[in-house]
Amino acid sequence: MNERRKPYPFDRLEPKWQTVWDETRAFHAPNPGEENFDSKKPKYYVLDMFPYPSGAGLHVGHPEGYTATDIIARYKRLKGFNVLHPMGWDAFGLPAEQYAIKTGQHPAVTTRDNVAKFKAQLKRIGFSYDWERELNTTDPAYYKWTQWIFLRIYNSWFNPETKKAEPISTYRGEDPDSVRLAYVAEVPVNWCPELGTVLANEEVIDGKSEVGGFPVVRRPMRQWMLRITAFADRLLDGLDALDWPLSLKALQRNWIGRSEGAEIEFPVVGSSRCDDRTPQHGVPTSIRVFTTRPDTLYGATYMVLAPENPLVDELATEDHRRAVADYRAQVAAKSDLERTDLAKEKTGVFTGAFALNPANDERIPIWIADYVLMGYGTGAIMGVPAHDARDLEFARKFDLSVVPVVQAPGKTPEESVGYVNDGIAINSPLLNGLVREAATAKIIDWLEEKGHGRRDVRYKLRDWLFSRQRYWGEPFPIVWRDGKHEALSEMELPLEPPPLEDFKPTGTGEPPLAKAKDWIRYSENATRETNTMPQWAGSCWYYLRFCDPTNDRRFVGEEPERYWMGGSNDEARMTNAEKMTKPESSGTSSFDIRHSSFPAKPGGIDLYIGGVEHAVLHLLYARFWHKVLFDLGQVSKPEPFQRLVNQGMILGEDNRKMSKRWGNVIDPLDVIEIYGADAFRCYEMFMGPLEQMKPWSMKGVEGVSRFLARVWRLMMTENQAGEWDLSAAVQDVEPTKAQQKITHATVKKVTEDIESLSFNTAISQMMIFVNAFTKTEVVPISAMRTFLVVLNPFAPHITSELWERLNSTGNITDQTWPAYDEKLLVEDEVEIIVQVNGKVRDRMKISLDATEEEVTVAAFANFRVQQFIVHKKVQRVVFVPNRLVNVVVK
RNA sequence: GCCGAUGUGGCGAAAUGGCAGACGCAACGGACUUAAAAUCCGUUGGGCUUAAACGGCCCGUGCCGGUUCGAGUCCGGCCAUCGGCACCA
Repeated sequence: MNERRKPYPFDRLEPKWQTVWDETRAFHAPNPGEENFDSKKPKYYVLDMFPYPSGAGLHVGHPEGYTATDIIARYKRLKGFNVLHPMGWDAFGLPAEQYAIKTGQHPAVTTRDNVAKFKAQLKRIGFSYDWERELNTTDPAYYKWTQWIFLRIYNSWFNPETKKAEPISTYRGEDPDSVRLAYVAEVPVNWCPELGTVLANEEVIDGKSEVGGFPVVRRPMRQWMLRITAFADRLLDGLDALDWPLSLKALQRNWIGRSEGAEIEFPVVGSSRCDDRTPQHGVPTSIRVFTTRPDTLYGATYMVLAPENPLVDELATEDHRRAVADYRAQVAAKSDLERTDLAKEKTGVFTGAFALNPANDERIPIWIADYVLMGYGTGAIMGVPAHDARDLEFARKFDLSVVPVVQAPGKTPEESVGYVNDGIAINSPLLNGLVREAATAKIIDWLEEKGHGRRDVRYKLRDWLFSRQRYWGEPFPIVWRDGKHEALSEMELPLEPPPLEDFKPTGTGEPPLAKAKDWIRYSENATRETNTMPQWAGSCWYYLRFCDPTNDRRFVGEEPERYWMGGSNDEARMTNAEKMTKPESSGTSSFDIRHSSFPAKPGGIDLYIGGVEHAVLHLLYARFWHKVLFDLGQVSKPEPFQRLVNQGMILGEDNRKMSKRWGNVIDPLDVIEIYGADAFRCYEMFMGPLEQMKPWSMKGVEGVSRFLARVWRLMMTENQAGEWDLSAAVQDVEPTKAQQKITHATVKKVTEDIESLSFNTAISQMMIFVNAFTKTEVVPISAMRTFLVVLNPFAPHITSELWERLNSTGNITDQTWPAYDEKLLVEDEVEIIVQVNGKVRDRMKISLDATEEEVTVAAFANFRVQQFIVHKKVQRVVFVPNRLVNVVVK
């Protein structure tokens, strides 16, 4: 025994029950058609964001969401659901590779050790995962299917007519490679010369490498891209029907960044399109720009191209060539940070060339400036200084003309310079007098008619840079022959990486896999792709694999997918009357899908809990893959995650973010050693609302631990020998009316609070329950049994043990969640609040459902009321049945 | 700058428009004990009134206004903190 006396023997009973659960496969969820599958039960899929198993192990922040989902999973099982509650490992990625470079230990070895450590920690907390479904993204049996899905994406294109992904075979154009959803492009990447490698955006912080702090520059390289932008609108629209936090939807919408406007063509002076001068060789005919304000076209007094825009070479005139080249070199040397620093002054140079404003045929100068980005729109803008803050700053600095074309309400045209909101068009012959909306519509019609432009939509979202120059990731199932890429056949999957000894970056930007000369050589005239996939790949579909983790013929079996992800094809036929239960489908199916959530929802997973840090990357990428698979008929729902909740971060006791740096990291196992897993779980939930950020407090754990000890002593007493026996106070008697009331009130409150994920208040209510019973001499066993079941999802070990000690039948995990009877909650008499002018002056006991008249009479007879209304005129009496009466006097 | 979230005791927090601070922590007092720990019981937002107690009164949910018989809660405007995006045309 520890120096410290345990308040109750959790150190013995917790491992005992964990073993029992393992041995009896208590939380194994059979699939449809498997042994013990009960098709009459509804399904519930509750998922955690699976962790990256780092060397440091879990800290107390990780299990917060895991505890919440575990409570839900255990609750839903008691409620009679088939619950899918799995766990796995997102184990490809940088840290393991970095560690390998440092120590020479193979990433597979570190991964195995780290997984073992994480799993031991999770098991000690007593989570009810179905460990038979455990998966690992680095397992060839898993990434075989990651590669398989990649091939599906590679072999698909986005048909703009149907707005769907379709097999590439339906594409009728010349060059299928130009439309594939996975394609190769030369794109600027984050190249870190010091590390000799390319970095992902998230590995670059303030223009420097996260590892080592070395400078990072932009450099074009051949990369694999996924055409996520084709799905921008569907990713945007799909958000509406999801039960996600509004703030999270806002983050995704913001990230996708849809802007409506027009693409407008400006003819270049001196080109063949423009007859005011003799055509010059090499000068482009026109420059296209994107604008959200086509209504301000008459105010476009200059143009700006991004310095990197390839048109610049041809546009720059002889006498400006030098200045342009200097400026471009200057910009290229800048880091991303310097370039996007808002505080800095606008810079730019004139190219010497001119364009014509298509609206009024004015000659306007063409500049280059780094405030225009190559990566957005067309890499060129029309400068409308009068109605855009950035353009105005630029125009003032370089003395360009400013023409107001929108009049602000109540202002003169001159005063309207700098006004960026809606107003009335002026100085715009075609548009004068129109409000913004009408002006926009009219100018676009005019542009389309004249062939100068068209309506257009642009997105901030870029295609997904999908290749990494890394060792520890999924190899691409692609070979190169005569400079062209082609897919491996599915028969050749999984494609395993070569067993490299040296994972170090090559220094040239070539991936480490290039070092495996034998592996690369695919055939006489074909070589393997040497890039690997990013860490996000494995997490894009792991929730599907959990439905059917050992299937070796498909990435997920059709039937398990339809069952756990909830089916969709007959969704449309469902009526409200059918609500929770789905009708028998075609008959080929061995199960009914009974829904836990309202059936017409697009998402398959009933509840997904994880950190907000995945708001835009993982959650967007996974939705994208899911939509491709949905279009290709591989999955049954258009969205993966119906209800999503972000748990808040847990801070250290010092209110700072937990980190090694502050020395405030808390290991769950240290807490469990002292207070036990049940106390740990309950404290995690008692701290405050799940979504909120909140600091850890060991004193708080102690308080919750005291609560559990009181639960224990409510039913157990310690004998002379120091052993715990069933307390004599626990008797098979009818609970009193008051006891019955608090029992039912507790069941009601806990049920409702679990449904709304308000675990902290559920625990408060259970504390109130225990406090009430601590004072009684006879403890009715029936009330205790009921209580143990509602406490079970929170504190599964102690409740299992007490259930057994009370000589109850069966295991507590097989019980049915208790119902509550509203009738038992109401009393014959209610307390009514008596107010005068909205201030509480007294309370009165009065019979339930007393009429307004009865209550009013009683109120006026009340001594305290009389004190306050004497010499005053009663104006009205407000009556709320069973609640309050308010006498308003003057 | 834009978008979003949050502001309630000494602390973590509760509160369908109807008793602000449930529950827990900390603190203080008491019981038990030779003593301590543990446990149990009680007090605990601020001010005023009172010899004290009881009782009573006033104020109090970031700030200012509004709606309402009644506002922590609804509406408008500010301020502060945190998070995301950021020259996105």
